[in-house]
Amino acid sequence: MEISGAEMTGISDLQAHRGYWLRMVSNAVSQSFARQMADQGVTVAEWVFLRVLHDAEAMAPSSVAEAMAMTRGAISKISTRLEAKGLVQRTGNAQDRRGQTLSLTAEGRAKVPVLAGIADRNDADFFGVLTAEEAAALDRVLAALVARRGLRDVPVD
Amino acid sequence: MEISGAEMTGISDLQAHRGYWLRMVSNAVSQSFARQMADQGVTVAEWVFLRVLHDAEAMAPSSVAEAMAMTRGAISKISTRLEAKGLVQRTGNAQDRRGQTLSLTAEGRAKVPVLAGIADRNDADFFGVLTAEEAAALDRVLAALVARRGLRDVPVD
DNA sequence: TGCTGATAGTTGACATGGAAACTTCTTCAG
DNA sequence: CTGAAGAAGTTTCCATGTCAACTATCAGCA
Repeated sequence: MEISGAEMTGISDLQAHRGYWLRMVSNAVSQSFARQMADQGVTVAEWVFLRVLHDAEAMAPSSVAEAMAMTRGAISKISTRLEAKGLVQRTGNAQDRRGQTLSLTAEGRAKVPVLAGIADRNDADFFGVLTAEEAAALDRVLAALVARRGLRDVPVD
Repeated sequence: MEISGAEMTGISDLQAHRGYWLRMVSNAVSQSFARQMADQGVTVAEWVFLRVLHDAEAMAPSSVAEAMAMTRGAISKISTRLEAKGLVQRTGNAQDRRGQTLSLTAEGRAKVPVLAGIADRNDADFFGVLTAEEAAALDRVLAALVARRGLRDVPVD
């Protein structure tokens, strides 16, 4: 039986947890991606926002908040930034004047495939070091965790 | 061959990436942990800070920064918070008066095993839904990614 | 028809970390 | 011994998100 520091002191190392390694890997993918998005002038949250809008023609801010698992306040601020960048349009709603409608501008719509391509490449590159079996095993275990723990949302933070 | 939205539009879904699922799972573990640390009055960064100091009797802030993969500025701020909470002591250095020495107070030292226990339980609980094979497969693939991608640090961000 | 309570968005106060400028000290070449 | 380079920490400014208060609007019922 292995006697580690943890065994002797009763205090486990940070690296003793799966969560530690999971976060190390997850952070690496995310940061690599964030850097590439930054090169394109958007944050990861903004990319997700654009991607969500792209599927929907038009959407209420609150629906976007729901879809992105972020607060309405955050969505409001992201909308402002993306509108300033000319990628998103805010339109008032005639029926309910409290509401707004968000949609992509032509420029925003044109940008989505570019960003999506970067996302695809980033993922393929990063996980390209895995064998087919390893990749399949990873998918299987992640899916099991998502299912059994009932995970739903991915707040971008 | 499967025809998905991605096939037809050329734009992949967000969920098409392994990084997406990885982050979903990683965020879930981390947030669950962060909530429990918050109940104990510390942030995750503060916990890591305490855990790092616990191994070292005394440490320079810059070494902590190195160990935590954070900037010196961030460490400076965390030190201030932990000192205010009475968990960490700052001591001037006689030889080099620019430098400081950080160490745990008795209270800080007493708190580490408590927090470590919570960390252990959080990890065990979260991944407890996996079979032994699944857990082993996850460990194996994560280790492969860390090794082949040469990952080193886990900035707490 | 008017209140009363929900709803949609926005805003302001906080929290937290990175980047880079700034302050003190130390070191070392000359 | 001195002045310049560099090192250790701190601080300031910025980015970005949450939370909770606030504004405007709507909906339903007396």
